[in-house]
Amino acid sequence: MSTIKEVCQLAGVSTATVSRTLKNPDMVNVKTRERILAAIAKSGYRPNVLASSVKTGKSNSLVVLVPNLSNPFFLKIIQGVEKAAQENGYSVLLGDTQGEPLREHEYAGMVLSNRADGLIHLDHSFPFSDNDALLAEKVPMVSVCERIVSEKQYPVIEMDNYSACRALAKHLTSYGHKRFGVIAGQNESQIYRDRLGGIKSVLLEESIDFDDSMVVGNEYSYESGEAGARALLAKKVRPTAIFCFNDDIAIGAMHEIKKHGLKIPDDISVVGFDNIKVSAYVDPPLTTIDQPAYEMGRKAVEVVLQQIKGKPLIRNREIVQFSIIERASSGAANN
Amino acid sequence: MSTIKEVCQLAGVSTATVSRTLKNPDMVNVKTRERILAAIAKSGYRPNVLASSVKTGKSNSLVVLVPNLSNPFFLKIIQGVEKAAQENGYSVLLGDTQGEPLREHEYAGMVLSNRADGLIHLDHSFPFSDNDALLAEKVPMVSVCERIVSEKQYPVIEMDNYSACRALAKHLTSYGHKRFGVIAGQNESQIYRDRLGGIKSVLLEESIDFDDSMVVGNEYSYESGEAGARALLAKKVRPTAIFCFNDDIAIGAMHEIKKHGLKIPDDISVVGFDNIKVSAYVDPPLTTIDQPAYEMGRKAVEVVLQQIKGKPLIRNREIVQFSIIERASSGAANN
DNA sequence: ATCGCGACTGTAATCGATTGCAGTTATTTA
DNA sequence: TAAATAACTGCAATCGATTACAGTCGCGAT
Repeated sequence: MSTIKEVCQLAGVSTATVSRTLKNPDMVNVKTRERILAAIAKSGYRPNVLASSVKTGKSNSLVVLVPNLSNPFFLKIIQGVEKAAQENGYSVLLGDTQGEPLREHEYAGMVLSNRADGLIHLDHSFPFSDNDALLAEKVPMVSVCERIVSEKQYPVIEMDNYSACRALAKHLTSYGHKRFGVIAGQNESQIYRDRLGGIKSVLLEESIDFDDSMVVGNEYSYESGEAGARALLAKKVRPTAIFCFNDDIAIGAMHEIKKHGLKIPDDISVVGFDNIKVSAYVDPPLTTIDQPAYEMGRKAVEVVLQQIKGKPLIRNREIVQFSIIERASSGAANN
Repeated sequence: MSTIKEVCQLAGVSTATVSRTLKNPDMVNVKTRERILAAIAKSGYRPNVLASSVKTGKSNSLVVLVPNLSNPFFLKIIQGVEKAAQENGYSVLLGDTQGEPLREHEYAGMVLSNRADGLIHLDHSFPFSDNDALLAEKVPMVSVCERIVSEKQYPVIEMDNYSACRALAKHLTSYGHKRFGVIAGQNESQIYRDRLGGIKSVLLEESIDFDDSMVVGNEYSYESGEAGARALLAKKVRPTAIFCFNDDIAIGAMHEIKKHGLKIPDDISVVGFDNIKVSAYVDPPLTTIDQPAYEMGRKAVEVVLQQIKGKPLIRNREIVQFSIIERASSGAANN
């Protein structure tokens, strides 16, 4: 691996001039510049970015903390992050945390040890260890989907889950549904509260009975969808419509429901969340809420970069647009 | 951000001693060490990993080049990579290349500019630019799934696609199928040749007619699966069984087939590849070949690390075990 | 008392860049 | 023609670590 010195030798100039032809080309004479570029080409020189990072104090990378890499929705966000980062000359360090605090601490620590300049968190936990909490104060950080629980208010990119759920609920009540079930993901989260709140507000308005015994599930997974559906089907009064808090859950639930010999949507309507690609290909295709995941990833990068560059944030909360995607998994109630 | 110097001040020692308590604790006296650790805690000092990387010449990160982050199979590989990397103190830089040479060059270049120590490539293209080809010679690099096409033989982690396809083909012929269709992914690749070769070898043995007009498709996607199925269904003699070169294709194909009012597997059997999670949840559940993706990711890390550490490779080609997962999408032929 | 050795610790060079400041020409202005 | 300015370029300090080498100290062996 050749260094800047070798280029100097070849071109007969100082390191300063070589460095400048790369960073501030117009500071150096055209002829010298050409000679240097030739030397660079001949030697196959590649600047050591780490060395330059030490000097400049910027690593030009971002860490992304993902609770679960298997979730296609997160994946889509990451794609957005990756693209936007790349466009801005940043690279992305991937941290699969599995929701484990220890792994979060470890990855979040990368920002403290100069390995990364900023942090994008796809979860609501405060990712730093208590030890690092003080240092974390000035770390550029954004969360996507849910606000991070901490003293300091970090910015967040999120959807209006309350309204989205109201839209979904109205969609279902307009089909005459009166008995609802919910298969949630992680409870104890803002999303959980917002979504459930949205649903309940509509049911209240329409004087439809609903109580928390009809809320099951605790994980965003196929398995949780299966188990949740099983639990709901075992109730004395079966729901005719089930809200699933993401598409994976919905797919798991549909699988289980069909296993019980029930028809979707004739016997039970199922709706999901996220609009992951496969949701259009399952049978029946899933009615769901589209979250612009890719866009959310891009926005997240924008926001961290703004913090990194020390620009004041325009707003601390970026709300993205949802839209309801009506497909065949929801239909008229069979009361 | 406090540096090593501040710790020196606090503890009243030299930078050397601080550095040593962190890297070679037993080189320093217990009492001094404690004093230093206290100082570190008090100052909230975090070593600047970039600075240390400059000195040691190791960045302790690996780049992973993915042609398509949406593919759940690649995702699973990446999860394996990420876990294994983390266990070995490495971090992973994510590069979504979209199969574009330019982006590949850019990401592969990270190894040349010291941002990463090694490269894991989930594709068969030679990821460096022609310019960098010479430098690439000594880059630690592994590919997963397919051997990289280049002068130098880089190691590869792969499955025996030929045998896997033979197993699948035998499974289908044992059900009495005689008319086959194939929806391939990227053609012009070793996987394509191996898989098609495996299929043809069985059909030849069993004297079953088959010609390349029954091979369609050119991309690993749902859409390609739909289009492929449509093309195959339009043939004068329809196949009774369709090989899809991954599960996404298979899911797209099943969707299209059902849209034509045909029953799976009664009218047509469909088999896929990879055994991604959702393949068990589609209707009907998909018969497929399980590739141990997570394990492949882990192995890939093992192999690059071996190269990075300069250890000779035991073998240049790591073959992982496949297994055939029989589900309801394949059944007796309806000739 | 001297020597040798082990156990620590410090000095200073070094990794590969970047950059403020100063020096050298060449060119323009008075 | 002298002075001022512009346009380059180089010197050397610096970023924040790591580490070879040397120095100090205490203690047992001779």
